[in-house]
Amino acid sequence: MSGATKDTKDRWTVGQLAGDLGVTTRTLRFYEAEGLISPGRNGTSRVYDHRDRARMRLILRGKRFGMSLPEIREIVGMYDGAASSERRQLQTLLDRLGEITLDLQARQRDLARTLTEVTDVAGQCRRRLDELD
Amino acid sequence: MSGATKDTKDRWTVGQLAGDLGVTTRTLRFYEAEGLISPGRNGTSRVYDHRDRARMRLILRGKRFGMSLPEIREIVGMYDGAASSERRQLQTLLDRLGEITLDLQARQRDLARTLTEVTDVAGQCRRRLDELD
DNA sequence: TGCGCGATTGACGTTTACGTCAACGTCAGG
DNA sequence: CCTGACGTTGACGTAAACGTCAATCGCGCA
Repeated sequence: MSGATKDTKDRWTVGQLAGDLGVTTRTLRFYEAEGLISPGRNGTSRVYDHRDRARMRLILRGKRFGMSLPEIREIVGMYDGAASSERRQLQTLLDRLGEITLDLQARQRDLARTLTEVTDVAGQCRRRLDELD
Repeated sequence: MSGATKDTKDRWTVGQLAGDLGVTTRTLRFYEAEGLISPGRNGTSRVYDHRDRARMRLILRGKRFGMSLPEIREIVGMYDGAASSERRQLQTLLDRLGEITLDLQARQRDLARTLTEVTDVAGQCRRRLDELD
């Protein structure tokens, strides 16, 4: 081996990344077409790096609690915009981030309430089971 | 007025309930066809009561953080099952409620992480704005 | 009695988020 | 050299969650 540290891989094909993330290659290609990720290319083949992986984990996380792809695209796109040098743009971004935060907090409350209800029903089940003695 | 307390209404038509909840009548009818709610009838017209309203709020809350209609149907259906008298059924229900709780908690973590990330990006924006002085 | 409003069912259209299949290129192994 | 595994694009299919439109019905009222 020429280098010293080549133990941890840092580049992946669609198939590899898809397998790692538990999605299909179709999903990765679809997200790319939708502008959510833009992996590099080796000739015609896609090459994903750590940044792409991180982005994908963000995307999949968002999906799990009901964010749509357009919503997710907006948020992941902000990682790039946050390094801007234009005060106007940074301010707009910051305002939007405030709105998004409020939206996410609202979802958090809805989720918490539902969780409470589920816990309550479980409690009723247990009491009912106790009664049957 | 014959009664003494007739100030608060307790029965609604599709149009009224839809307006109150911010959905369309189509949505209410669709949910009924999918077995999520089963309002009463006045002749051929639907009549919704407090229980139906509460159920609808549950449903809409679940939707906001990404639950599918089949998932929601299962949960709202458990309100009825929790009054069962069969030990076997109650136990199965209780087990399932445990799984659901775990699922909801996982979503909660995903949401919290995303919220953290969004807050971080906002922080970067603010620092960037400070730098531009 | 006829008008309009709101209700009904039924059928077809639409958007989102992929699944699936076809046709093709490419590279390592036997 | 040929096969098989994996990659590519393009096109069409599909499930979920409604939207939209048509045809019809019943009810209060001027």
